[in-house]
Amino acid sequence: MTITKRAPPKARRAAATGTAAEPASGAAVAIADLPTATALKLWVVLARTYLAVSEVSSADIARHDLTPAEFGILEALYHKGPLLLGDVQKKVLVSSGGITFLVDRLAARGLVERKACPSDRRARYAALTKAGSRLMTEIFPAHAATIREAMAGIGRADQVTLTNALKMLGKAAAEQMSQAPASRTGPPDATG
Amino acid sequence: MTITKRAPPKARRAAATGTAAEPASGAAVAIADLPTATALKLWVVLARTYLAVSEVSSADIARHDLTPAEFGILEALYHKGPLLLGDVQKKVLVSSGGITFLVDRLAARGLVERKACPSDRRARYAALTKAGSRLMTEIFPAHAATIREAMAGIGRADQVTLTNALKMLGKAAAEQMSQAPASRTGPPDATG
DNA sequence: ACTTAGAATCTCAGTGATAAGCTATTTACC
DNA sequence: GGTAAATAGCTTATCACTGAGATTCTAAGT
Repeated sequence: MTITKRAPPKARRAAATGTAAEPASGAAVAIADLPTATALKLWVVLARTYLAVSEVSSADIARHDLTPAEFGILEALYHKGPLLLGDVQKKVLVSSGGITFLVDRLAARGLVERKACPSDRRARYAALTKAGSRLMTEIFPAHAATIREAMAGIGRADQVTLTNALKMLGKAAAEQMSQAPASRTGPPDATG
Repeated sequence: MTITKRAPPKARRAAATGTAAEPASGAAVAIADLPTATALKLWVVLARTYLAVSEVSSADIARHDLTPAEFGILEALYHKGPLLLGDVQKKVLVSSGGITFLVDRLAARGLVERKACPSDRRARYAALTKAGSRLMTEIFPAHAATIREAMAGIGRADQVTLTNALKMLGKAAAEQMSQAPASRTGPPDATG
């Protein structure tokens, strides 16, 4: 018995991040100040929205027996042409071992091939095979359309506004991450 | 060698979803129409932003040796009081097996305990122990403050606007998901 | 040339999580 | 009241992916 009920054989990923503030029976604890409550609410909605869209995307991808990570690789190669494995890694955000594993699997299916790098014999290119290229030409437009439909909840102008707001948000979050890279047992600034 | 270089022992989650449209050397393919390109861009930024905030949140949670899912459970119980395992599952969005596993682990650490349900002997409540409650009282305010900081990229009014826009987006995506629950090999509506 | 530091990729054991099947219990229908 | 379907939670097999170390190579210093 599961809660995520996707159809096709492969599909994955979900994020657990709840944050609510409404009191209930038993022990109920409310958020102290308004700015914090607003931010927490935004975080919950951001996570839920991401999850919802991600589900649509994953389900579409899974119809072709691909994982999101695999599709990410194919997509990068489709749009950028042959890429060093390290560059693919940066684009798709998986570990170094993951790239090896994923490219292996795609190669076994004949969608991708490794190519030597003439200037550096350590490095390898990943490139779409003819079959891989054909596959992407076939399925990418439909996938893009699916995403467009998933985003159809708001108009195009609002989508642009939203994109910019999200960018600012992401930038701030990334900065906070680099400011406090590790340990620091004491919290940044307690709420109450 | 990894690309995600978080500090504390535990942390996870990442989503692979790249979508770019800029041409490059070799084979370059661009997105056909503007609405689709806008939607794809929004999707990429949404994913990246979610990931950035999620990283901040996870890093903060990991400082206390908790996974995001574990923290989600503690948080739900902290705010709502004792909850049936099934209800916790809905809140934290993991599989039924996952809830069993996670509650087991939290119980082993003495933060959570199972309690019998008087009206239904199949069901079990999960509830914070005294230690679990104390822990949350101790760390939740700081965590909330961390999230508030991560969201500080935009003002409170904009945060509310953003929340509403995201809600509409999520609703549309969820609808599309329930409309096309499974198979359907033919895409919804090709791009060209 | 020889050594050393640094890079790019690969190997492999380990991990968190899912999905499907199982048991115990409850509810609905005869 | 007794049987069948549904529900709550647990068990187990499996899987995609991570992370640290090994391997192969380049570049810089001597």
